[in-house]
Amino acid sequence: MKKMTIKDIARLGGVSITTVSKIINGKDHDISQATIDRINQIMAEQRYVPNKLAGSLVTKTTKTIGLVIPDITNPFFPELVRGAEDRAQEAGYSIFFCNSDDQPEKENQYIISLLEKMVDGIVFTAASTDSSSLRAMHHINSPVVLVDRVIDLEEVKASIVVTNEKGAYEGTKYLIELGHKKILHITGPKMGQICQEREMGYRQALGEAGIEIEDANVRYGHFKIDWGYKAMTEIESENRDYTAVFCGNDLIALGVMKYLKEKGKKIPEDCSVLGFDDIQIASHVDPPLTTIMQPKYQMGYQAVNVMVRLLNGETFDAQSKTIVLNTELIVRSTCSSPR
Amino acid sequence: MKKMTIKDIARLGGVSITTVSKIINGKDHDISQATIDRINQIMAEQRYVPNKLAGSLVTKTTKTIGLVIPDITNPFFPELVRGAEDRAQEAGYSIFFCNSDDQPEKENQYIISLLEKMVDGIVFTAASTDSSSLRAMHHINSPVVLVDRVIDLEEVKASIVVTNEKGAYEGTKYLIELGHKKILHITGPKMGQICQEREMGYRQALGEAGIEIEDANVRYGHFKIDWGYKAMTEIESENRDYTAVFCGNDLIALGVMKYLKEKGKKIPEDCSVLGFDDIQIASHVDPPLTTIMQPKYQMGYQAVNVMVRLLNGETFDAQSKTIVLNTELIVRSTCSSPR
DNA sequence: AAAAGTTACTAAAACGTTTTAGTAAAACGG
DNA sequence: CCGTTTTACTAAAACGTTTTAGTAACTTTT
Repeated sequence: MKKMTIKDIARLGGVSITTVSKIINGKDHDISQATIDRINQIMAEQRYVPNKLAGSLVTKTTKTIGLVIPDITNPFFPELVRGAEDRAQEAGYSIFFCNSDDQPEKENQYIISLLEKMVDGIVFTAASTDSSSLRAMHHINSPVVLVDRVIDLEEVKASIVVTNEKGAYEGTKYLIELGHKKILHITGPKMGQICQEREMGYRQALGEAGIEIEDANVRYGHFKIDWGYKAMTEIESENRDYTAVFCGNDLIALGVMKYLKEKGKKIPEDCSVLGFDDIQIASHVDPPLTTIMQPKYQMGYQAVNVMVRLLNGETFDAQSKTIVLNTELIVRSTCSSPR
Repeated sequence: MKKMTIKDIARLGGVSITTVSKIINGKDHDISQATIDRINQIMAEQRYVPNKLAGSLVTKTTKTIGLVIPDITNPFFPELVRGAEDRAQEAGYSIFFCNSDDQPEKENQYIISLLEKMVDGIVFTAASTDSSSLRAMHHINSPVVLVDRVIDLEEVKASIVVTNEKGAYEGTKYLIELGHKKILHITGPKMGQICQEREMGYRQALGEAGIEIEDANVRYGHFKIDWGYKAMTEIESENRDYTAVFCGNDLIALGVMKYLKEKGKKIPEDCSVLGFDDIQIASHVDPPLTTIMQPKYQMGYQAVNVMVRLLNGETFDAQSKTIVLNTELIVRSTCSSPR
């Protein structure tokens, strides 16, 4: 059987296309109940599915949002994506899903593709890219909501961020209160906005406690397990003294723990480890990782929530343009007083 | 500045819409190089982005695939989704991403939405649903590719499955060879296709080894951590004897390990634990989990790969309608001989 | 120099909707 | 029973493309 169109339904129902269209879209205050019922019945019988593409062409809205993240395989993102998808679904939007691997080239490719598909808006999560590819978004006319990053561009209508500095500050302070003085900070790319914020928090806590800050205690790399491991071997080879390590994220912490275990060091007795993110796995590793939690689900949920509000015509003043979500120290078992 | 259309470009270039369209789509064997260059230049200057919606309306193809999975937050899925997305991107398709939570109602809602958006095809992953909602797909005209499930419906053009039975057989056999005779099997929903397949493998291995199969050693629940924990408390309260437990998936295994650790039992000395899936976390828990790996990335990749081939007009005979991928036993540290 | 072929274009229909601006018929008010 | 309002519809334009079936203007062949 051939694909039904609104025209077929109209013919079958002996009414005009307009009438059918109105019924489909609930603008039926105009139409008699008898007709409504009859047409609905016919549509059900024929299993008619309206072609929203055609509709979108005239309404200039697709009920579609682009979501670009670096990599769903990074355990930070599933929850964020789920939050985004849940809110989208609630609001009647569909999500185009894109993994950019943080490659500006891929990002641009995706953005073009999304614009061609006429998405109503784009939610963009850039974990570590510098802003170059964001600048390229300069002439997008769809609204953009950023997660994890603030940039002042006209196109960027809102940003969702977390209290990176405060979280790092509190975490570091916690280590200091436990009695640590020699605290390494192994983190992501030096130029990354979030890294810098977390480093600020780390430095502030040390400063307040009157602990001298050694630059060599801070190591920049990338947010992966391998880097945590590698950084530790580097540090060890330098005979650097430490009793705790504050990691830029949980993945790095996992790498650090792996190293420590291999060298026969006890966690936390020989070395405390503090993570950032609270990814799912964090509570299941051994020992369970103490970390600074980010509200990942909320970040995704709020991101598309403001997107939806934007699309509904609400405007945000410069003030409320950036939404700040709270981090929280989750104490588990990888931190204790140094012996 | 207003939104450019092909008409504007045509006017600016002093050519017809047809000419511009041909250049956009590379069907320019007809057009002089001079014109091609000039129009391309104009399009670049104007930052013209063609409206693919309008195009899709006439070509009846959207270069869009729907992907519905139960829950991206379940660590089984990120890799699968990534595989799917990677293949889609390679082939020039975009992915509509949907989390059904295994709820038939949500599934149907998503499917309707996808059909309305005129997806070219749907890749469907149903972890534990019975086929009811799949039967509802009866009158879809877009092709459907199933992952993890075989169903004989006209609409279902292909299925991607793994060697569940063989994997479970090999895993169980491994435990038997280590000397285990009392092996529990804690698994997912009794009616789930994959559960049944894995149970078959388990039973076959026991049977071949001449070990009596006690039905009470098999426990059905759901594929979550909680269930693993709960099942163990149940079993313990029955004073049931066991030296190993083969879990329906890694999440259940995690729950089992949690229980064992809490009760002060050593893994694997007091009890061996065998998982299924090899989720990322499996190698990071303590002790690292021995498990039967599923090629998750490949499952996603192959699923959209056959989808793409289908959409390119290839047909598959009944034979090659189901693609079977191999599982593999990954030996880590949660299994040893019983003492 | 006429016929045939080639090159570089174009006009117009079609895709399946939504929306605007109606209108005929029925109901109502005086 | 005539004018007005209300009810229940409809015709046609518009959305931005792709595609089919051309056609002028050159170029080549004979």
